[in-house]
Amino acid sequence: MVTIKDVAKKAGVSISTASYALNNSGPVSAETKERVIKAAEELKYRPNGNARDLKSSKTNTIGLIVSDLAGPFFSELIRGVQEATLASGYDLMALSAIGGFDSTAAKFLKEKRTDAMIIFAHNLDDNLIKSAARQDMPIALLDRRLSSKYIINIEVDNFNGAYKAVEYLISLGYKRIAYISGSDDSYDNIKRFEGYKAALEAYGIGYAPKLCYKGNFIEAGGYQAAKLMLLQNDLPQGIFAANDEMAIGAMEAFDEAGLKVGKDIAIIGFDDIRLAQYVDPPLTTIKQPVYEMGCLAVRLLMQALQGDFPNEEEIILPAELIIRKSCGES
Amino acid sequence: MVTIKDVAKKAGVSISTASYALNNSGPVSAETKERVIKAAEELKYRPNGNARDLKSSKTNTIGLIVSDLAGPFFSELIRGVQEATLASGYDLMALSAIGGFDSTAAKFLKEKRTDAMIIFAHNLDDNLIKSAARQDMPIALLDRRLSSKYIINIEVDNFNGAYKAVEYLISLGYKRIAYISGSDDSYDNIKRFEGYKAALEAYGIGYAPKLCYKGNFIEAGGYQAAKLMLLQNDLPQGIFAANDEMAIGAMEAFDEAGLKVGKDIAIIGFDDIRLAQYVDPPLTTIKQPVYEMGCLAVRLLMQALQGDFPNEEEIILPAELIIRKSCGES
DNA sequence: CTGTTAGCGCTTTCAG
DNA sequence: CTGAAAGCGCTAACAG
Repeated sequence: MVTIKDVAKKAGVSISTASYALNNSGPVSAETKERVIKAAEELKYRPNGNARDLKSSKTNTIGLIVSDLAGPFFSELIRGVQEATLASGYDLMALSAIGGFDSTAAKFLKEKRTDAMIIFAHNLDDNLIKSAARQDMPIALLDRRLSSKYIINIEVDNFNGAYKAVEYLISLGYKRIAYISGSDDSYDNIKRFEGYKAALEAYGIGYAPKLCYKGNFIEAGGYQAAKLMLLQNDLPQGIFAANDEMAIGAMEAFDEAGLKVGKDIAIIGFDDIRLAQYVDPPLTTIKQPVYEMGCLAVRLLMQALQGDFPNEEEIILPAELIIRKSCGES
Repeated sequence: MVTIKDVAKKAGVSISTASYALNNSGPVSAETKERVIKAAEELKYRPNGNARDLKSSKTNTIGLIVSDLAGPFFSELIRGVQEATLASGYDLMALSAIGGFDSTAAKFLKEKRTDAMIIFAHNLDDNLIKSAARQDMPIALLDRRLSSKYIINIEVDNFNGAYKAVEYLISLGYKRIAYISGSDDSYDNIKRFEGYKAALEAYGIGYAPKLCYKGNFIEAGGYQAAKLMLLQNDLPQGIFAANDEMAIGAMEAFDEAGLKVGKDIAIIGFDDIRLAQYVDPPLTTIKQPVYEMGCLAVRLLMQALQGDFPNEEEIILPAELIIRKSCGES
């Protein structure tokens, strides 16, 4: 590995002069500078970013942690974060939380390797996050709530989103409305479930535990849940799935059973992933403003880095009903 | 920032002892160790990863650079890379090449911050990549070819994939076959275009420049191309789009024009992105083994890190024809 | 304008 | 079993 020392020696100058020349950071004569640069090129010198960061105790990068880099849902979020980060002149590194406590994400969280973090993952321990957050490492926590001076909570209005979804189903005349749930312990699943129950209640429809199915937020889970309904021979009129993936899984199952979604049974999802508009019939769903969330997170983090944290305990973004065809025409 | 020094002081031991205790890396009495760990906890000590990496001149992470983190196409690739990296005990950091020369990716490439890199991006300069590749920073380059001792080229068989696509269209009886191209300068577009021409030739069908449209690898590009065909009032019988995004864009345009894809016009794509099976009609396409590519890249890189580079100039993975409905029943 | 030098936080010989 | 000290590659006072 060729270091700045080698460059300096080759150029016949001192290390500091070499550094100045290479970074335009100090007074160097044009001639010397050129000599240094030439030496660096000939030696194929590459600065060592780690050393620089160590010295300046600043990385100029913000990290984005998602539960699974490969998930389709994160595309929009990443887009938002990416644009905002780029605009602020920071670098972005995306990390996966797969593996939980042993994941790369956990490691980078513990060892300060970024100036700030955005976390959109549920498989990361509360304590881990809490203890990682500090003055010089603010964290924007999406769709999850944790109280700490250095954590900025940003969430979408899961409760009202779910409420709207169920209300819409009810407005269409459906009364027996099932719920396909996400991971039990996840914050958003809990909120969505509450919204589901509240809407039912508000319209004088009792909540029935047997209409609740487990789907774990994945397509296969939704498929299984629908299969179960089919098996029980006691189909609900409408289904509210806690995310689009599960809704799509359920649609497949009904499709296989020869049922017409939108006619024989109504399904509404949550998230509005890209696929939602392409499935047949197009999926009615609740749109999360993920892109905006990403941008907002970056902006708030930038401010936090200046020592300026928001006052609110959490920031809640509205969710919007997107009507397509899977619940029938309205 | 609390350092290991603070911990050592608080525990009443020397720095090295503290380090040993914290990392289980040296002989420390159980009692001392406990004292150190307790002190670290109380102080909320977080090791500084940069310092560690600097000292050990090893980062234990591999980087994955894609042209756009938010693109749908990369999901599968990321999945493959993610799993393989995890399995080898390395960490993974995903970087975007948006911004080209000024991107985070470029920066991380120049400043050695990872032990190895996987690059799947076309907007990164050849020289940049070439000069970043070195013994202690091997690079796996996907779908692109660059000759260097430290670069491992892995590509999918673009030529034969395209050939198969066009051959399939011909076997269905179509003769006027259009091409919607990706970015002109991209390696895979060139190869696919060659495959397209070769198949036409092989079956005695002349290649007509006017049947070639620009689509730039994006959905809107495919849409535009189809609009153009429509406008010219001289529709081809079949279309080979250089990727699925463009094929889907074209489908939209035809849909709007009241044409039935699969009946009035045949379309075949390339990539087999997730959406392909959900559009209406489901898109016939050429599947790239991206997942496998990801896994392979990691494995080869691990070997390279041991000094063991593959002999072949490049590794070519086969592409597979996936027949669905967009070209009609076969 | 240029060189000397003191660290950034950490690991790891090498002595005790 | 524990401590002193060197040094990873780089930046930035400070002194010349």
